[in-house]
Amino acid sequence: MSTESNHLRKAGLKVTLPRMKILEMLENSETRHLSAEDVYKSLLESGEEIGLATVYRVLTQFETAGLVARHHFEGGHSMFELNEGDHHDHILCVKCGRVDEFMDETIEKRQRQIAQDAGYEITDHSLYIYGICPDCRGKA
Amino acid sequence: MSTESNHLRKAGLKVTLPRMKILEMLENSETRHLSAEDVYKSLLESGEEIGLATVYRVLTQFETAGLVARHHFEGGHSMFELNEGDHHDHILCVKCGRVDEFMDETIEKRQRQIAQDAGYEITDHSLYIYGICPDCRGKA
DNA sequence: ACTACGGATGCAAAAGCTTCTCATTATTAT
DNA sequence: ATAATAATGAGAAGCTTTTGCATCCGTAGT
Repeated sequence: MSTESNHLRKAGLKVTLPRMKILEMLENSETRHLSAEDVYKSLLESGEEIGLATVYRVLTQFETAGLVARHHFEGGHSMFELNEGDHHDHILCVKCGRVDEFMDETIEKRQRQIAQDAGYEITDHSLYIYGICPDCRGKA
Repeated sequence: MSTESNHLRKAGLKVTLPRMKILEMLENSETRHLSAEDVYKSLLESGEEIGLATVYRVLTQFETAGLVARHHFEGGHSMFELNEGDHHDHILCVKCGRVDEFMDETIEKRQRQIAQDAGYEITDHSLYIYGICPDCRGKA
């Protein structure tokens, strides 16, 4: 029994071909951050028969199940990332779209404090730093 | 000469009725955070003749001119806020949509450090804390 | 004030992303 | 294997936002 199917079972999801393929795609992706369209196109190129609607449905289910995180980067469309290991935030390049990750306990702590001071019960947070990455800075 | 028209002139924009009205709307809004649709509907209710396309166009121009900031809160559509005074971040209620603001120099400093460490030239950043506000926490 | 020019507006249509509908197909428990 | 039930694919629909175009308005020069 593969690791993927176990993940699906644990999440209370039936083990189907599309779900397996999408999970694999997320695991093997180099960038780790994919849009629904990215996943869809890659699967088509791999010769899979899949509908875009299914990709969206499955990704949403994965999000609900906690398997993936959905990010709303600038530009409107959602990006999905496999949830493995610890929480982290993102720093992204506005020129080439590169995405790096970081984690800062000082910031995390301050956020919790700020929410508490404001009387909020914190449920989530998102921090994106935008900039020009090392590679793009060179190219004028 | 009104304050609004000066703002527009400084931004290199012609002083037109729609632009004036939208600027007033942003200045007088209680919540300070409005979607394009919000602005459009409010202006219609005030008896103004305006098109939704114009609202979007003008808000984008205002953003380019630095008069307003555009935020991408969860849920897909953009929110616009008048740029007055200093930078700040947002904490919002996932139940009622309430938006509060905060500013934390510790976090700002850490962000700059993180960008520098990663070799990025920082251009922008966005931090949203999501939670349940004091009012909504009471209501079970 | 008057005119002419160029930019601004409104409407409708279009575009882009995401969700929904529904007939068909696949998965699971029996 | 079979029946019950959930998942899928294809296209239509929904929403926010943008664009094309004819018309209108602000502005600068007279």
